[in-house]
Amino acid sequence: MLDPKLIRENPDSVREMLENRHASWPIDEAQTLDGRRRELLNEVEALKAMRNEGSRKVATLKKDDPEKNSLMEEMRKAGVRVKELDSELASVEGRFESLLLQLPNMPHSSVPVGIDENDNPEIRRWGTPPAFSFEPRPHWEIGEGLGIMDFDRGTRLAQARFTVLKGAGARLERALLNFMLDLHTREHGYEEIEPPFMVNSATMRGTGQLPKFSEELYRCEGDDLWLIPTAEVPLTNLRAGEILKEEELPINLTAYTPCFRREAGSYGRDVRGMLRQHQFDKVEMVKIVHPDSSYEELEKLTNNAERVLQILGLPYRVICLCTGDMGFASSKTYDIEVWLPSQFKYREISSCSNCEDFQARRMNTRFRSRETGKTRFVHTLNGSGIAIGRCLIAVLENCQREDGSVKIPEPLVPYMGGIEEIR
RNA sequence: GGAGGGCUGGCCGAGUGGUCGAUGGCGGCUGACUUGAAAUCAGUUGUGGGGUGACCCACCAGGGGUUCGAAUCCUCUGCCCUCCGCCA
Repeated sequence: MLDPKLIRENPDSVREMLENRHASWPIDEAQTLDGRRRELLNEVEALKAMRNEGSRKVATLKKDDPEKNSLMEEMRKAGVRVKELDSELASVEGRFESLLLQLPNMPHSSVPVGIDENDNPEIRRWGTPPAFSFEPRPHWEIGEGLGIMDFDRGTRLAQARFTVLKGAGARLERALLNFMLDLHTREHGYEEIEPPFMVNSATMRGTGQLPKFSEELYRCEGDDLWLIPTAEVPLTNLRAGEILKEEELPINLTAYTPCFRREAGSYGRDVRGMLRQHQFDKVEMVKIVHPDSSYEELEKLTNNAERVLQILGLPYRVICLCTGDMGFASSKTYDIEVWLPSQFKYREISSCSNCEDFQARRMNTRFRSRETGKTRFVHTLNGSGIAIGRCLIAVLENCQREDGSVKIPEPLVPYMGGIEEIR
């Protein structure tokens, strides 16, 4: 959520943002509502001040004072009018608030203006895509060949876009997530969290999934609970509604969780294999930080995610999402894309964002400045550290051998119980 | 699922119709004493909104109601806790 003052005082910056994001939002209606809101506020507050004063006077008048009854009658009428104005105010504020919740975040000045993913500049590359003396197979062929992936039974148990991992495949999934959690907790200074995998509507609103993106979420019938699409939701909301001590910042959190996404609107994309699933595992990193240092923290966060791929020896590149391709809540996002030999291209495996105070406003997470004694909104960041399923795919494809076996990257071997290859 | 108890400021906890935004304690901040610290003493200390400003308004889980006036009375909803039942 943006500061409502921005719409009042600098509407042109909001218009520019909407244009750059190719988003539409009724800014004129919002301005009208905001104006009406302040008009009503002034009127009803003056009336309430008058009523409060009158009521105080009633208490001081004697029982038989003739002024008392007329004053009470006058205040009663004022009360009726207050009720009318209050209800109109509530409706205006409600509409204004619901508009505000649908307005995307302002991109940072360093974010390139662009239309879509074709305008995302590459920031850096790491590693060299492996050269194969044979035609590299896609992960589903490798996985099925080794008997570690079962797509048919996944579909039978649930639906399309669900996969069963077996034996060394399941073990590899577990090895990857343990390896990542160890790395972030031991070397990058994150605290490990085991959050709820279901959260309520207020929590979903806090990070921006609601009210706008409910069609992407799985909802639990009969309860105000939703399955999390990412651990960003419970981790970022962990301190919602709190006033933090400045010296608590930065707060670095990491968690392994499954993620659940309906993938509405992606029909026909990546239907083969387990690149795009309704349920996938992910290790997530979240930072709750001082507003003055959030962009330094974004670089650190991105580096922390890159480190996973570096240790595993998987080639990747980092791109900066342009204004037209950025997420709703983000001010700046770096995507990390890993090399997939079978597709001969880089595919997203991590997304690292600085949301500035956009989520903090929705969650009402603040800290008290030691200097001024005033409260300020924190800045929140999130990044995949990294998507486990896609990482497993990348390992299978990049480490495959001509005979269909897969060499386990050396740092993962201890996590695989000493297994050096899957065959 | 059944029965009961609760929800008040950063935290704990008073408050059952009229200066109550709320006694008190803890914590925080400022000052005094001290070489410094601790202890002690004094003062101070909620959040948000509106107005150039003196100032005004709102907030005691949330909604609705009664009243001139509600933290306080009525009502609905949510959540938390305890006991019983069931259960990994």
